[in-house]
Amino acid sequence: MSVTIKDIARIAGVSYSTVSKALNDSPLVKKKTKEAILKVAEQLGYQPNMAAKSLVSKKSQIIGVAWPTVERPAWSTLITKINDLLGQQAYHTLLSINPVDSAITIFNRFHVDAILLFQEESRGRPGLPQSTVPILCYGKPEGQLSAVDVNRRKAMFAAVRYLYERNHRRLAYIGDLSPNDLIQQEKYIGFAEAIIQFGLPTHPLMTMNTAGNSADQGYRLTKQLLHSAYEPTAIVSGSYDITVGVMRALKEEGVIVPADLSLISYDNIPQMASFDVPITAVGAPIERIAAGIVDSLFAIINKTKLSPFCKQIEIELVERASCQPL
Amino acid sequence: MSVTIKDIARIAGVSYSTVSKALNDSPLVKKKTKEAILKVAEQLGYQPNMAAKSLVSKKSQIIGVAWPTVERPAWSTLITKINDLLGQQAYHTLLSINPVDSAITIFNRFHVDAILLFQEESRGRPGLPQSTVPILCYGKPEGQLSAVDVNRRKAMFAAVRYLYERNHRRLAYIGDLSPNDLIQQEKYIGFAEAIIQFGLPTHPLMTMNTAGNSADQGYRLTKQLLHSAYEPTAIVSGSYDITVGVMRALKEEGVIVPADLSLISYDNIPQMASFDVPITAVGAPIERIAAGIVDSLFAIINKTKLSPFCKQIEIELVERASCQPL
DNA sequence: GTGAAAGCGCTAACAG
DNA sequence: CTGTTAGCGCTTTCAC
Repeated sequence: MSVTIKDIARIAGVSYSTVSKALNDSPLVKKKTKEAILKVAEQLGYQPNMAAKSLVSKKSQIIGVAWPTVERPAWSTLITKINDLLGQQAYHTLLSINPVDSAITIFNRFHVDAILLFQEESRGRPGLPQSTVPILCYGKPEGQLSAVDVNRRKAMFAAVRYLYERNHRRLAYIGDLSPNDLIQQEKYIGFAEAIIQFGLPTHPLMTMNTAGNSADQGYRLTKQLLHSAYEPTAIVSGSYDITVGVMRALKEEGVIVPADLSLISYDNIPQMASFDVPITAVGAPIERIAAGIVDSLFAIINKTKLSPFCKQIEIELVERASCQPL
Repeated sequence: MSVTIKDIARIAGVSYSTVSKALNDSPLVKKKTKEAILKVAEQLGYQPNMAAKSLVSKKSQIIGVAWPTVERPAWSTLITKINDLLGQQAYHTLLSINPVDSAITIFNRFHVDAILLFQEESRGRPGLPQSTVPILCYGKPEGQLSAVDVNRRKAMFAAVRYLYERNHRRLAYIGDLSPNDLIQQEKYIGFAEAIIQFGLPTHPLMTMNTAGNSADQGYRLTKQLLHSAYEPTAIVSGSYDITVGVMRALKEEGVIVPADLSLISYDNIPQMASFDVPITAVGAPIERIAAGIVDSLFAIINKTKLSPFCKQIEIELVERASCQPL
């Protein structure tokens, strides 16, 4: 049996409500008493029982994170950042790797303060289970839930504009075009919109579908592109992983970036700087996404914003060395 | 406010203790009554309050997993398996990505039924915080805690014996030899023991230290090895990631596996079959590790085994196509 | 079979 | 300032 406030009360010779107050640093307790109580608690190795605490206070200081796929590097660093930020506010994150429905159910039973939903792709009809706990989506908004999202369309548009302003006209897009992945599609739409708006020429090999975010596909398609009749002056890559493959292929083929070919990639992450040629990239910096999510989490917990909202994270274009004007 | 057993009781026209019994499928309730209660609960969308439940029952049906590094693919599939297995026993897993100490503290406050500790490398002196909740280690045993561990030493020994029995005499080991990573060292020790026991010749380039488990290092060192004076007939790789690099280098250099060179790798995972040449590998299959961990978890929860134990997971050598007798 | 009542560890009025 | 008391939602004797 673990030690309770009653144990502390008995030993410190006070009532247990006084102990409760002392432990919560209430101003209603004399400093002397408080210190004495804290010392006893310390010595006994007291750990508050969250179950009891949350039962009465209706707060758990826990954010439940529905994390359908453990194996997703890009989100790993994001969740780490979020965890840190939340930690500073005395909140903790608990991840569930169960299917979304089951995760939501568990978190509801535990009365976490909010649920953060990471969504690969917005699911069809099924709809989520009822939830007393407020839910925030990251990825694609689901039903009537609040969400934070990155404006990927705008990001890709900016990438093309950047290239266009530097006199590039023949572009190629290498990315995931899977029909059921709305997130990836957004990127492509941004690319396509810009192509149209700037009146750039198109070509059958202009868009290459990696059908997934794998370096291998990026590698393969780049090779294919290089051996084709189409000679783009710049490549737009759909993700970090793909860029890894693209760069490997370019290197093998002896194509010099940016002298022979410019390359701009989606995913605004630090790793972009660690290629042989640091990659110019566009996207929302992970810190900003994390901050946006944490803010929104507090918003739904404290009901600052009421109706479902959708916070767009602004994107950034980070110039490095992989692009060069024509 | 969410619905409680009292709400159900009122609507079903029974006392709330009867509801509690019905919900827990107690034989003390008439079938008819039980069904009626269950139906009301269903309609109301009742969700039991775990806080209250665990407060009185001292059980939470939750296994806390201390997961210091989200970004570790090999463990991702393992945790997924464990989660599934536990799910079948009506247990749930909650991951914490905080530092071990803080994770243990939180899980204690929440009174999870057991904590599973994933450890990169056994830490030095600091010692873990007190825990009322039983803890199981995976990776390196820590202090007086029970643990489950893979016999990596034995695995590598078996790998060398396998090669030896097929008349290979000049071997090379490519793996992580970081002095502070006991897990990696175990592998090398197994290799070295076998070399000695079978009286195999040594060479300065026989062991190549990747200092980490990166494909890139595996790639680099393989190239280095190939351009050196030492001509091994077989390579022993320390991990899947390293093998990825080794294979890439071999391919680039036009070395045919297994005709020109045999290769055996640590890490008994399905991905080993997906190389151009399916890789013969040694190690504990992930399913067996998961099962061993779940068993041990129940053992410490139910106090089946009392004193700290250390369960060794047996290894397996899976023959595929990357080795060939000389 | 069913209900009444105690109590898990804690917070939050409300008295003193 | 400190103590008393009433629950939070639930399980579990113990009566009826």
